Amino acid sequence: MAAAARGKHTPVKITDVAAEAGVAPMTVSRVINTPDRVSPATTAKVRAAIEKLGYVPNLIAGGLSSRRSRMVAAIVPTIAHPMFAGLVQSFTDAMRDAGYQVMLALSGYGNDGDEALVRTLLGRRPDAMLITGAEYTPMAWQLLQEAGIPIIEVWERTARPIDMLIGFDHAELGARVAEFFLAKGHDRFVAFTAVDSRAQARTRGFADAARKAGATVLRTRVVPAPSTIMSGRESLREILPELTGRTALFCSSDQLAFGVMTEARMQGLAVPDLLAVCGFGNFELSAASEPPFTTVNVEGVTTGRMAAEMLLRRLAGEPPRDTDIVEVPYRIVERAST
Amino acid sequence: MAAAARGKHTPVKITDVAAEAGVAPMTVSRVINTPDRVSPATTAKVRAAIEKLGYVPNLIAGGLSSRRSRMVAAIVPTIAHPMFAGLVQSFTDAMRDAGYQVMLALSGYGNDGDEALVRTLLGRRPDAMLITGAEYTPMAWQLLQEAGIPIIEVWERTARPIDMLIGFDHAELGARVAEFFLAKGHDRFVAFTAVDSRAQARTRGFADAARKAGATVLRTRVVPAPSTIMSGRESLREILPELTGRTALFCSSDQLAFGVMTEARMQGLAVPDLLAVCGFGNFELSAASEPPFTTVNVEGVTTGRMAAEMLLRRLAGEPPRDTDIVEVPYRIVERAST
DNA sequence: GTGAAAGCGCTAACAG
DNA sequence: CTGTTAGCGCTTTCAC
Repeated sequence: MAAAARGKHTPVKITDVAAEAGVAPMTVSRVINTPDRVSPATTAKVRAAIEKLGYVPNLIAGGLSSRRSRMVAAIVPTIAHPMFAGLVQSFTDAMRDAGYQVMLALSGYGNDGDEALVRTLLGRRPDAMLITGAEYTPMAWQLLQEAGIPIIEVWERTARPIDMLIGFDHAELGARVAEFFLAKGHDRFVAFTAVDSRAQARTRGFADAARKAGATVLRTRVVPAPSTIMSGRESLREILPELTGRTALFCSSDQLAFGVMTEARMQGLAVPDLLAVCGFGNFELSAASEPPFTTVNVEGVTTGRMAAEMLLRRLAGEPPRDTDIVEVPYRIVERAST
Repeated sequence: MAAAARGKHTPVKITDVAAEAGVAPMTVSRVINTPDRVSPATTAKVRAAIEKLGYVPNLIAGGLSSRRSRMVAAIVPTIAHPMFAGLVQSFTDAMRDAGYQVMLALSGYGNDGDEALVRTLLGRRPDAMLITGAEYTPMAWQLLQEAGIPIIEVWERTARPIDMLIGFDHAELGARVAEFFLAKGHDRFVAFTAVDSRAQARTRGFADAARKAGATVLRTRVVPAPSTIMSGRESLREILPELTGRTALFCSSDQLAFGVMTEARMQGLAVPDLLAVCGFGNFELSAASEPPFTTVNVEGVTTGRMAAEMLLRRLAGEPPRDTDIVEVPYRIVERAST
């Protein structure tokens, strides 16, 4: 072993194992990939040879030959957000269990459909792909389409899905939050929103629905990226002078909402009497806040698992179905802040 | 385009482009990989052909041939933790900029050196590897050693590094926290710790140092996984009866510490007079808490960036150096809770 | 600056 | 159940 360690890369290949075991390379391949088609005696010999030589099959070569890389690419904006962290985690776990490695690409907000990114990923010939729904350049869309692999878009219900999709309409979600507040008799609305396009879609839906119902939208504050607890606190301080009556506030993330809750407590603002707050995400922060605040639950972990299941089904050879476009259910989790 | 879309995988290959451009395949390869060695005229022809056919080079084939996959593997326990999320994010960004894709493997706590995981990853012939330092099985250690690729371990200073390392001694960090409290005159100590081995190492270092200095360690509470804000709150409630004097508390994560701070406020406990609190991580939560609490800053993002730099240096052909084993500086960030 | 030949290490397909 | 023959699509190497 120490001697072999000097050679770059493990030099042991399938022919070495075959020679050692006194069989053909193909038999070694079968022992590894389809063990049930090899006699127990041969299997034992080959396994011993593999063990002895420390053979690690070259999946690159296997992939080239079989035209299946056993890799899937995943594009998400970031993993610094619990929603995407949970999504990636559950997706990766599920794919790993099925024998697939995940190539993770972090696009940053707004570059999910970036052609260069899609190109390099596709160059690796992934067997499938997960993409955080976004606007694609026409070329990127075409590349994905022509790749001929199952693709699942998540989070956002796009107008023209490439293939499969699991997501929801962000503007519609915002509208639901507005309705929730309207039902409670609110007629003064404020929103704090991160700069990313989906957050802004939620806010737009929220404000539009409020206006449509005849309510006043006092303010829609766009928080500079990254939106943090601190920016929630700052935002509340900034609009404090305008907070003269019973007001409903929708924050595009639980981080912001948590900051608002903290600042409200420090300022002695009555929640929910003067200020009612709703976040987005249903992260631990929302329930652990004191008092806990109302938020919208979106299932990151479930989405990742479902996305994996849908892709694996296709990879197993099943044809497209009606259920390939799935609406992720979200729900408003009501707590003490509203 | 629509016609081609039916064929599985993009069927366009380098020979197609070569034929279209009227050159040899090798010339196409050069246009892509070493453009400066091709005449402008030829380059233009080839680029046009690539564009026209929508050619996406097969990096799998290229990797097999060149024996460089341009992929790096990264093993971390989870990305649901800001520390590792930041690490992975910065590492991925830096590697992407250098033309490398990251294969992410989430090991869960305690399986970082799992042989099966290492094997499948190595099978993909990554050009380099990042591992969250851990105990390896002898076989896994040997496999990594023999892989002949640059490997960097992060977070934990291991006794016998495989290759490069960037990390710190967790027990020593715990001892520093104890010293910090001792210097403030504390002589009653409590620790809340997550189940993972590194968290426990920190707690052990903390408790040992406290005892060595003659202080009393009232309690070392191990919090069931996952350690959350809520478990911090519960933990504090549980030890409340024992909190009869001025006490120093070290939490193995900012999550736990935040829960403690929240619960302390609810219970009307005087912080830091009755209970002094120190967290770990210096995440947003620690600064955004009201009052903000003392914590230990560890640079996840910096570590990821440095790890990438160190690996890239080796990949560029530079030989090992003395500085391949790096101590990550950490520091206690003092705030209102101590 | 460009091309031709010869693999990289594995597996599909077909024998036997 | 096992072996043989051909590649997979690219790049290395060596000519020219």
